[in-house]
Amino acid sequence: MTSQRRVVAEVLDGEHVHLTADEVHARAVERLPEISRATVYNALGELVALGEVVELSTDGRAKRYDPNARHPHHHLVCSRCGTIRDVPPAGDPMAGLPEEERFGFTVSKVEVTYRGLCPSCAGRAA
Amino acid sequence: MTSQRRVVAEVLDGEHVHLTADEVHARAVERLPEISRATVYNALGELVALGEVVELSTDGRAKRYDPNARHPHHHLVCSRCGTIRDVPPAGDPMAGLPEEERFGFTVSKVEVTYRGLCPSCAGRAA
DNA sequence: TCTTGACTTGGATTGCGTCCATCGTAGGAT
DNA sequence: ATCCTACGATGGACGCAATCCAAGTCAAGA
Ligand SMILES: [Mn+2]
Ligand SMILES: [Mn+2]
Ligand SMILES: [Zn+2]
Ligand SMILES: [Zn+2]
Repeated sequence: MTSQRRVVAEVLDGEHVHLTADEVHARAVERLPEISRATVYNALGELVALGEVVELSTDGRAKRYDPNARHPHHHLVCSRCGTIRDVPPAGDPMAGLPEEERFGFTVSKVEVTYRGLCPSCAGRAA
Repeated sequence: MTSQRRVVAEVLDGEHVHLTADEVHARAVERLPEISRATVYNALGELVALGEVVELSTDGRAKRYDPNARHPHHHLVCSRCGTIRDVPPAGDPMAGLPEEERFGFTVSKVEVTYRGLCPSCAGRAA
């Protein structure tokens, strides 16, 4: 556990949002000015492997890192600006996939993504 | 409607799979050798705008294009090799998101993605 | 003190997608 | 039939996110 990794973990712990790697880097730099982007990517990858952070690829843009990994939840994503909100899960989402429909896959998780426009994006002209 | 756009549409119609833009281009080149990648991207974008094809960003890699847009369905994705299988929807997935939980968003669609390992990837060493 | 190995760094590189200047061509006007 | 015009195609340049890599730094142990 180096100071760099600690800072990355702290940035995510403090913020209950869905940051991109570059946003995490920007916040990390405030505490440790010389930390590199490569190190942020390494630290994030390790946190994801440990299951402490969830990696989200909601669109074709930058992945987002979600520190709220202990409480399973879904996401509401704005198709225009990319804003993400957490949504509490309703029922067991795995229930929709009976054994016969799994094609032999070993299913480990389910992601439910609701897409639409956030209030401020819906307000503007289409 | 140019010959290029027709070829892209035909490639997707014929294949009931989930191709990347480059895979669509490779198949299109077999029928129209000089078609460019830019044109394939343009044609795919138009088909997506028309609602005839669904664009999927299941991981951080290339987007995949799904011609099965008329029948809403979910996806089973192999975390290792990226293989995608269609899964029939069970019930109305929008039911899990009551009005009070929408944060003012205008929700237009829901994606359910089951992640795991396909049979051949599960067979190999971890 | 010296050695070793793990970690960091910054720049190069890759993958995917978009942008843009230019070109070709189908269709309408003359 | 010839000319104009506008739309779409082309291919290469470009941009962004992420990874790779060679070199540098550092701490712990012999
Ligand atoms: Mn979240
Ligand atoms: Mn599908
Ligand atoms: Zn928005
Ligand atoms: Zn697989």
